[in-house]
Amino acid sequence: MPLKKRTPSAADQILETLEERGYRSTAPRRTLAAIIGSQQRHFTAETLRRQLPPAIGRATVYRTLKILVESGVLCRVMLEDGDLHYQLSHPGHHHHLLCVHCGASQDLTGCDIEDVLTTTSARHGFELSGHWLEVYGRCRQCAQPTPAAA
Amino acid sequence: MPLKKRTPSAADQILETLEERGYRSTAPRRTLAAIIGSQQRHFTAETLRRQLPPAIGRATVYRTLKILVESGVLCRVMLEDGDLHYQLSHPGHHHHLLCVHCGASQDLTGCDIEDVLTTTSARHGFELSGHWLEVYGRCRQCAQPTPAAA
DNA sequence: CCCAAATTGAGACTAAATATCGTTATCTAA
DNA sequence: TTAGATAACGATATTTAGTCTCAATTTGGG
Repeated sequence: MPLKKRTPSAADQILETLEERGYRSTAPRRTLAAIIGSQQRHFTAETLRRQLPPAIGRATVYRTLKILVESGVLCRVMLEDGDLHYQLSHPGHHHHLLCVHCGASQDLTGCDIEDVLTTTSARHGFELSGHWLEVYGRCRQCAQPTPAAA
Repeated sequence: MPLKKRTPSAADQILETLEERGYRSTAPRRTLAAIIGSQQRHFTAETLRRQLPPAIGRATVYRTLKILVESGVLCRVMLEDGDLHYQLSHPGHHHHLLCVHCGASQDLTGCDIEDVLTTTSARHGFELSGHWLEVYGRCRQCAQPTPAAA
């Protein structure tokens, strides 16, 4: 059976992005990429660190997270309680629907928030430069009263 | 000259709210109320503390801020750099236009964000429960190139 | 292979905030 | 008006999240 050309893993994509940006490929970064690529939910710097071999220093974790956010690989999401989390990002500016129950996250598309804000701000004499929006709720699954109640 | 019935000061209003909610009237709280009422801009717990007599403990400052937010007297605003600030709140749910230059803040009114979000979330199968929005920009004054350049 | 530059990890340090706990102040009800 | 239950206080220790420094190591181009 011939080798199949696989879709590159999330970890591979992370490493590739770093390389494109001129960052060196190092063992710690490969480990980080693998663990980050395996996250199913948004995570904090510290929960991430607990999943890493202790040989990887705190500074490296924070440094790498910063690089990955700057590179657009990760984005930061603010939870309702003020906790800062990270998650794999999709390209372009967008917002998130965060499920407060299971932690799932969806990109908020088909939403013309930007336009509304620009218009409204202008009416107040404000020259818009940026904004921060997080939306909390329950995803379809978690909103179901009970899975098989009928 | 007869005594005039004055508009209650911000400090008075804060104390009144606390009393209504069953909190005791204490010397530290009266001091806090006075200083908070005198703030012209949003402020952090620590900058507030620096304006207080050192006899007032850190725990009291944080405890009181929490109570005041729960009571609707203060609201929390998140700055672009992630700093958490507080400011006197106006009733009802609303958002803020924050001037990144002078720190002024305006309530964002005439904005149907809520509706847009509810509709869009529903389209994603989400049951909306809350959101966090901050808008950054420059206020009319700070957006002026130079005050008297002509 | 060599070496300049990038990267790393240990650990000191900072800042914001919470937790603990013995003491003090408030307010109600007698 | 005073007693006493308890709310509130402040000192201090602790936690949490993150930054900074710096000597040692690793990387990758030449």
